Amino acid sequence: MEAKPTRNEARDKIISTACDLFYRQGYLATGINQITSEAGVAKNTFYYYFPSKDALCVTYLQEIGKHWRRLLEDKIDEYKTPYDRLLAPIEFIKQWNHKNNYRGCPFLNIASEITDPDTDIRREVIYNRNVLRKIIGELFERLKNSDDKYSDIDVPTLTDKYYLIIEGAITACQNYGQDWPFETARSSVEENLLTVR
Amino acid sequence: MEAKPTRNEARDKIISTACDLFYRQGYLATGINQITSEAGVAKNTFYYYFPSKDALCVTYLQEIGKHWRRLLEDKIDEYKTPYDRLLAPIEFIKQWNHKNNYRGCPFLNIASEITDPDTDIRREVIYNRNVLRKIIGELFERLKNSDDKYSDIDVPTLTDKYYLIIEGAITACQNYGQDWPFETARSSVEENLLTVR
Amino acid sequence: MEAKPTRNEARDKIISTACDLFYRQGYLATGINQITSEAGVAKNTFYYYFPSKDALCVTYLQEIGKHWRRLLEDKIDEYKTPYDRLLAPIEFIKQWNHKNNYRGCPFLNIASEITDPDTDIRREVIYNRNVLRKIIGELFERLKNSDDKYSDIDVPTLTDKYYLIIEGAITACQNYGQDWPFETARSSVEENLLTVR
Amino acid sequence: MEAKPTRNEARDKIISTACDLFYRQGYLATGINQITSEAGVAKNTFYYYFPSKDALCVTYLQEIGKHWRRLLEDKIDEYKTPYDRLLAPIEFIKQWNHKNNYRGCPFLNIASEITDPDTDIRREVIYNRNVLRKIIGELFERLKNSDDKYSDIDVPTLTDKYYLIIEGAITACQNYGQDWPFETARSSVEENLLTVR
DNA sequence: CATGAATGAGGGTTCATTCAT
DNA sequence: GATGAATGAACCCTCATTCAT
Repeated sequence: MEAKPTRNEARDKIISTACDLFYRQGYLATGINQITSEAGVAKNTFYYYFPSKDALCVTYLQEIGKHWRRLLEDKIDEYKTPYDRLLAPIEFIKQWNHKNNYRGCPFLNIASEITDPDTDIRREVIYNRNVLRKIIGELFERLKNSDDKYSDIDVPTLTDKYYLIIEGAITACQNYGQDWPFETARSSVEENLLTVR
Repeated sequence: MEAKPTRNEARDKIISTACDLFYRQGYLATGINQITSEAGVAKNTFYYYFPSKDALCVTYLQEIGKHWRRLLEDKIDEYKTPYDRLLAPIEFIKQWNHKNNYRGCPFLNIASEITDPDTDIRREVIYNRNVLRKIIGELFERLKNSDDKYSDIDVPTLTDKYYLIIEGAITACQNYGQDWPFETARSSVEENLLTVR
Repeated sequence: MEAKPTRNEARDKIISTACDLFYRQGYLATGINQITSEAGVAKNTFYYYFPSKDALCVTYLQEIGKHWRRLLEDKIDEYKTPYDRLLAPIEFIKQWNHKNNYRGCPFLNIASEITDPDTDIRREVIYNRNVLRKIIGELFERLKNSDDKYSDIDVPTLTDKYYLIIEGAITACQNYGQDWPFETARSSVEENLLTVR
Repeated sequence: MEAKPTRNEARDKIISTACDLFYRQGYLATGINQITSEAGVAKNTFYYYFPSKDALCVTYLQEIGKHWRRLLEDKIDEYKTPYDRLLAPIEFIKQWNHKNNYRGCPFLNIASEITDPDTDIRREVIYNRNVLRKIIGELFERLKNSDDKYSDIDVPTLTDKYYLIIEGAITACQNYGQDWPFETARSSVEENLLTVR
């Protein structure tokens, strides 16, 4: 006998379609009509699974956030030394943007569209950023513990600085449609944050 | 005889209203109806002066860009030494965001909404960023020429690094609704970019 | 030269169509789509003239209220003696209902649909009822002053009693789809309110 | 062994929820979604028990009709003399409206929403009104037989007149959101219908 | 210069209902 | 008996834009 057919096929299709459209076109520029028609489901099938467009947006951010984190951690694990691993996030986000036509960060873009900070959508953005900062902090921590040369670094401070540089690179890359901001970011980290005097 | 009445009073009102609304609510979330009604002009008065909403957006970015640049240069001129002047942009943008409820940068926000890079709107964003980078470059240049201590700095590289840090601080400040990213940015510039070894 | 062409032709058509449909089908059962399509105007022409469906409803009640009052007063003026004039409202409303397929009173029907009493719609209903009661009161007053036989009647009390009987006749006529409640109402007024002991 | 669990628990919950919502919000303004969700049953559980929303409405009217009749007869039985019993309906309906925020009569309200007289819903309304009139007729009959003073009254005529006054009071009370119409109704009955000359 | 009037297309959301299981 | 899933049609309303005057 067959295993149960995939549950929530329609729901999954809605989410994946939304992930694509929200990221490529923006949240406000994408209508429910387009999502459902491209997902191949009736409009009300959408409202069966989601109470509102905003709720779908939250789900979209959660889904893309999980995906993004998995890819980021995979990329980090491609490297062995704590030093290389620390630089992996820059490499990862560079490649992400390159692949996605320099569309920038799904979370930052949404935050530009949804101006009210007191919303679940905006809270999801902050959550994602905290994840990123936590990962960076752990990478610094491991570097500090692995090499006497870095035993004196101030991890929280470096984490914040690194985080700012990444945010800046994402934004600059998106605006210029070029990769160089990530090269600059890497130089900045290597030469200015990690060079012990 | 009377002096000619102020020309383009209606046009000016439209622009100033748009500046306010586009920045506070976002571009897509702001309709022509709201702009004209809040500006107190007829809807067709708008279409007399602007061929489209997009065209108004370009004008909006130009106007706010000029305004922004003037304020930035004024802030720089508040400081005397090249060193302090170099840090002025961070201070200025910090205050701007603080005053504007952490709404972030008008240009970056628009770029998140308008996904097509091949538009006048997006080109206006790039122009503004080039202005910022040029100003930063000049500030570095002057620092280099004014103090032997900095005579060896690589201005273009430092400019890009500084620029990234500012972009990152703007974004982080917007997302967290807090001022600390600008303090971090300042530390990053002072301790990591300007500390000669 | 021609007189200015009729202004607001579209608006008038919308109102007259709404008057018809709201009365015949009910307020909630009538959609904007149907109104505009039957009025032969674009949907947005409606929103050019009215901020909302509720606002149209208020206008509808005002228009039908004016019309209704004019017809009522015309009917009253068909009669000469104060006694006959006093009975005219019953006659008028009976004929109105007969002509309108016993659809009842536009105002009372709306009040059954719009449950929130704190709305402009409901206030319009009350206004109409106050008009009716005022007219009845004046008819009683005139009867009292015209005939010694009625010199002792208590006008306000009789007005309220008369008003209740009319409301009841309207409702009963609507439910049964028959004219007899108005005959009963007339008997009630003649035999029980106007028969001096 | 356990007694059989209460049959049709879900059905009962649907009906009681509908009774509440249809009366408070109106029939058209209340959706199946709201009913099922507030009743805590699946939407299709509704369609298992009722073929349509209209059918539920009929059941609603029957249920509230039975309830209403029971309460009315209880109120009548609170009084001993035929005279007092005759006035009990007015008192009862006054209290009903007072308790229910002057929402008026469930039957009359429905009849305002459902314009087609040739429906089960509308027939249910008529049935309820016939019940009311029959009860009033019986009260008059008993009064007539119990007291020589009233031995000559014309019961059918008085019944219709009484009935109209009650309908009017219900409507007036609903529109004005006040109790006075029932006081007026009582006066009307006592002073004008029951005062033998 | 400026306005009132009008528009087609689409916004997000809810309607009562039905299907297969 | 009861459920999860899905639907087409319609809801009220707003979008950016254009016409004639």
